[in-house]
Amino acid sequence: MKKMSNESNLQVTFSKRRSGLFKKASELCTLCGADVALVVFSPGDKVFSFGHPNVDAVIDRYLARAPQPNTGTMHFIEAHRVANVRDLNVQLTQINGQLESERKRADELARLKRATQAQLWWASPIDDMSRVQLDQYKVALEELKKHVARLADRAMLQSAANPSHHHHHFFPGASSSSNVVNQPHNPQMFPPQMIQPSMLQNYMFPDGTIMHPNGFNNMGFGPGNGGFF
Amino acid sequence: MKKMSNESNLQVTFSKRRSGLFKKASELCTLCGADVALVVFSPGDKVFSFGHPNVDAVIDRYLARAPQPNTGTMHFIEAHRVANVRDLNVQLTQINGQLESERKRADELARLKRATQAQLWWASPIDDMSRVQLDQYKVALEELKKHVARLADRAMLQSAANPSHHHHHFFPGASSSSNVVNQPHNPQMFPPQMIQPSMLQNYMFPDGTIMHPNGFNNMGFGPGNGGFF
DNA sequence: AGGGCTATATTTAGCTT
DNA sequence: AAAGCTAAATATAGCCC
Repeated sequence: MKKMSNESNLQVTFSKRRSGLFKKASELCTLCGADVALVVFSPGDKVFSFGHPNVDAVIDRYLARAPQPNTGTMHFIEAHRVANVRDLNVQLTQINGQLESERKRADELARLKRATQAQLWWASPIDDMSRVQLDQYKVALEELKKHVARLADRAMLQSAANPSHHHHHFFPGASSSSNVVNQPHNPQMFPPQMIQPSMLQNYMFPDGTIMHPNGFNNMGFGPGNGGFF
Repeated sequence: MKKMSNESNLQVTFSKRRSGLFKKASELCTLCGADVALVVFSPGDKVFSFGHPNVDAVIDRYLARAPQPNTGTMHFIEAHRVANVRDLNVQLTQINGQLESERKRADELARLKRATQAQLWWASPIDDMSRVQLDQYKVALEELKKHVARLADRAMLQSAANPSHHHHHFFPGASSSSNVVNQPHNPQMFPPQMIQPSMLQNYMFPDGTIMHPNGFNNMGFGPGNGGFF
């Protein structure tokens, strides 16, 4: 298996496989309760990430644990074919030389990240988590809109034909239900808190991954990077 | 899709799916030249990681962009999208509330009809009609709910595949990539001379590129300590 | 805990629109 | 790019070892 030659094919394949990969990752989470962080940089340098409970939490955990030794069960009985062991040994030697600096760097990173995040908490509008949900909802709701429109039209025709019928308004003023219980607690333009588990309980994705009862901050899914190209 | 009930089955599934996930990740790397970092914590808190060129480099790159708030770079498109989502959110809320009240009304009507049918025979037709209407409406709305669930499920993929919807990060990432890495953490456990071809030949990924069982090449793969659970 | 096996289910490369 | 389609490749749940 080698890098694809055709550029446009590669692009499509990347997109499809990336989707598949993220899906598999999320399935592993929901099916097995595993915590996962997945970060992908496209050849074009766009970022995509997924995390359960969220990317940063897992990364932190990973970084914190990094210095740990792989005690015992080193199941290196895991691989398919090996080109040459000499290479591996050479690289292993190199790594051994880098271990110390890697460790320091990891610690430093974790510390720095914590500091940075604390500093910018207010500015970080959307967590990876709510991103996905909102995107998904956007798509779903756009479809919903169409359906509602169709139903509304149909209902109008029926009403016209049967004046005695009650009219049910699809979009009444503010028919808040007890289901909706959330108030933005910060003035952001894209408040993740709009979508609450209670609102969605009937919309839980089949694989249950997205709508975590605990909230919307459980998972990140999507490119972290801006820029359109 | 829910968390597996059977514990031992879950364990097996976790193991198999984890393998599959790592394989997919590696394939994405070699096939498309993408950079990937994948960290998985088993339910039993064991770490498994994979990275190309290495976990830390990718994490580094991710972290460099992640903290980036929407500094003035709030693109028009993003704003539009945000508005749209918010709007859709409102609609969903309304529809949800509407369904709820419609249900109540339908139930109430049914009850009322039953109670008064005998005495108010002349009113029956009207009640009947509106009740039918309401039932239809109720059914329609429940269909909508299912539809949303389906769409949302499908949307998960789309969301992952639609990077242009995510614009969090604005800082270009500076990253170095040596082809070395991860699982850095125990030089002593696995001295170079410990690695033998016989240990590896059956477990290397088909593409052979990514998976370096000793975890020091470009990938770490294996429990942080002990068994899987 | 893995490996092997199999019937089934999912994924995906390549096309077409 | 995006969506749908299909044949063919892969993944995987459930068993048994």
